[in-house]
Amino acid sequence: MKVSQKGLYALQALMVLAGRYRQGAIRIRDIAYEENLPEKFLELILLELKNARMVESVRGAKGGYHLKRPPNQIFLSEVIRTVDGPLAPFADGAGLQELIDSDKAHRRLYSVFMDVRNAAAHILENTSLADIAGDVSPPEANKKKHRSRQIAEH
Amino acid sequence: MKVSQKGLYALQALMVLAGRYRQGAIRIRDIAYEENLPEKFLELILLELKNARMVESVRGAKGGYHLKRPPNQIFLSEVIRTVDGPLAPFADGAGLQELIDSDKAHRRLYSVFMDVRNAAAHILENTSLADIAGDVSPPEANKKKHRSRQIAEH
DNA sequence: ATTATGTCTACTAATATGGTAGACTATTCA
DNA sequence: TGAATAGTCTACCATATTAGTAGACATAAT
Repeated sequence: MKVSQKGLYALQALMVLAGRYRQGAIRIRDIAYEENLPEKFLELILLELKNARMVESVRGAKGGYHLKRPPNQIFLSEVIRTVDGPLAPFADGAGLQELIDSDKAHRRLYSVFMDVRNAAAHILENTSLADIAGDVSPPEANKKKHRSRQIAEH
Repeated sequence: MKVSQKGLYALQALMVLAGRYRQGAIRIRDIAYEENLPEKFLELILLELKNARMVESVRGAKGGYHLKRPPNQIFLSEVIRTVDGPLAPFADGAGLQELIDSDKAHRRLYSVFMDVRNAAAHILENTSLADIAGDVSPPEANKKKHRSRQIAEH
């Protein structure tokens, strides 16, 4: 899996919307300004996120975007799969399984790829916007939980 | 991290060389034939692997390629980094650390990327050509150890 | 010398990435 | 009702990456 610039922009935009959850529609322009993203490009990204049912839009004056679900119900895996494709380092989960089952000579190689995919999925499917949004405190002690770290360390 | 077609070819070629370790130089043509890879493309890939000191070449008639180190001392991480770049899903390890240290607002996002990178690195830095080469038995019981699975399951 | 092989440089076609431009549509508010 | 405001949609565009191919050249074996 590779996260593109576009994927990063999507995550940044969603973090802004998460920080203002239940505060009404936020304009594309405001998101772009706050995160310093190219406005027209962000338009396309938000459209994609809308089609993927992560955000909703309000048209016309006083319009804008807001999250369709609470921040703790939107996971990084969903965002990355939507804008950057499968989490697997090669093909996708189903494709890898196919290869593992059919290609005896390379079974073990593809199994390693699958292991990598599973490790990434495990982290990203358990980290939500709520876990990363909000410009909160430095690392120091465990004042606030950090989901992905917890998993990585278990 | 994304493994390209080229990265897969590199791994396939190295698996062939691992299977014939200490059997002298193997011709590009033979590797290409055995794994059904485009011969001219494979040339370039092997050159790259030679520059990265994973293989050595013998020129002229009776020439070919062989591994420079035993199969259990060439890890998938090294191969993938050589042909497909950093294991991190965004930027590379050092770049991510920089971002974590400097960009307060997105620290937690970049930390998740770092976690994903570390998970991938953990698997790939502990799986060698010896672990995946050889067209050996089906999964069934644990007749033979499988390094990457062991790690993924610990 | 001839043949077999790796080396090197240059090209290419197709696709992905990271955008920009502008017309169009829907909504608010005076 | 008609500006003004904001999202929607289609079409471009430049550049980089991917996945190769072609061919001349260098080196070694026989």
